Amino acid sequence: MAAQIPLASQSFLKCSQCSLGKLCLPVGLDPQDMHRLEDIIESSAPFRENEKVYEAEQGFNRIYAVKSGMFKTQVTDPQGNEHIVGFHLPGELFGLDAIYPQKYVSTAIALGTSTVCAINYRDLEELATKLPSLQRQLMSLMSKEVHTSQSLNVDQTAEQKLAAFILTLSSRYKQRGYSATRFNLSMPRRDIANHLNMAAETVSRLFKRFQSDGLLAVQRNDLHITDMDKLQRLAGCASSC
Amino acid sequence: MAAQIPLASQSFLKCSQCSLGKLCLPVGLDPQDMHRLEDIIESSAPFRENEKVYEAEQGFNRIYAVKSGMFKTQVTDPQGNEHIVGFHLPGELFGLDAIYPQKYVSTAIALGTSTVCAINYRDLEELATKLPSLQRQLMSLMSKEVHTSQSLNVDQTAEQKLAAFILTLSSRYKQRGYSATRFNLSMPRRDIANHLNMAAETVSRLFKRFQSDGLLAVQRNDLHITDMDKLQRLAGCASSC
DNA sequence: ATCGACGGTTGATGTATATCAAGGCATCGT
DNA sequence: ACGATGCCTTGATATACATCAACCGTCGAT
Repeated sequence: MAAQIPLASQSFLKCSQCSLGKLCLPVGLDPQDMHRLEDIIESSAPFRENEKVYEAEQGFNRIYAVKSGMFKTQVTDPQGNEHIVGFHLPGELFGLDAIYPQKYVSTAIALGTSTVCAINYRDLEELATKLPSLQRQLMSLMSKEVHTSQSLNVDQTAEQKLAAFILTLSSRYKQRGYSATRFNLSMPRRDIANHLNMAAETVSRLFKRFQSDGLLAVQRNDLHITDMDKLQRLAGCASSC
Repeated sequence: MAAQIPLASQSFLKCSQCSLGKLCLPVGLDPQDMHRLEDIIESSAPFRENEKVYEAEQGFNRIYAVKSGMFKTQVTDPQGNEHIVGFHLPGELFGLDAIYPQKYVSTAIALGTSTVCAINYRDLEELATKLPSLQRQLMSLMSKEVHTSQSLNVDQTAEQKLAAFILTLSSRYKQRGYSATRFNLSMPRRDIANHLNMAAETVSRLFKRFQSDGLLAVQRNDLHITDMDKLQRLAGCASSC
């Protein structure tokens, strides 16, 4: 039975066997320490498309690491507008913004079938005091998060923002061993637009322009970067080079 | 001699005597632990207006806590455009975004005469493994940083962004024991505009509009909020309520 | 196979805000 | 005291992008 559900069995992989170890929380841990980390990690069953991992306002207890697939985190302002604050690829953490307020401030939603590792934050904190390299990596990942959130704010045209967005996806996929020039946009245009503060129509028009300029080829969700240099120059390299 | 330079003498205050203890790094530390923290903190001489604390690309070694005055941190994109990522009030940390890349990614500049506490990050890391409450507070402050950077990205009109900006300043001043309704804009219009991704002229016009709408009174840098409720409604309360 | 729904595309129009340009007011150094 | 410099303000114009509206293709359900 289990053999018929690859995602489920994959979700029970331990850190020591997980290919994401080089990017995720266990960076810098020796095998023994890694086992101690494994002990506090819960592997989840797969989330289906649009399923929520947690919702804003819920009490905070766990942070999450993406194991497979992709998640988005979004906040809702008092007028009811939703804003997507980030997309999360395998090996990336989410839920960190809940540490300070001790409740989730965003809602995390699966884009397509996806799995996570859930980590009780109390336990993690406690373990981190015992394992300096775990503490270091945790701080490092938080710092990275600060930086990426900040660089989204820079003044750019819609063109530059979209180019930069594609390039960050590209480099993140590359880090994970996937192609930097061809990958899947797991999120709808509307989500890309929302995340970058533009209209979905603008995203559509820009994709068209990028295609006719020979920068990339897009079909539905399949994206192919055909001129990386030009794309980087267009983006002003804001977040990738 | 030293008695003639109040700022200099002020800058040698220890955490245990500092009024910012309730907001800053020592939150949650007992007196004894606080002394251990004090031991790794260097108090700086005052920075004068426009003096730099560190510059982007420099090797990372210390994080900073504002003791008095205000600092801005700004990044420069490859085209040479500067973008102000944040303003830092007493009790707030800056330089945290340098932990991951191990080099400063922003440049920190004093707005008017200001002082800091400088903390060697290696030492802080080491101390944090020994003092769980210090580690907790450090993570908490990082998490807060993530959250505030994220909430800047939400979709808003120039009007809403400026209103929200004023309100965050207001609430941060209030937390520090100053008036929530009357305070000094330590930064020029140009800097506010840059931070919020708008033109300085727009800031000027909006201030005028806010004044004629009876929301506030601004003269040069002296800002007076005259209708807090209305201002909050206008802001959509995005970052303050 | 047909329908409906949804995501994406394309075109026409409107508008918020940037940009350009000029003038007014403080502040600072000589 | 004086001019010079920088900061802010105010007005006129331009434009990037949102919005509105219609249409198309794909996919799942009946």
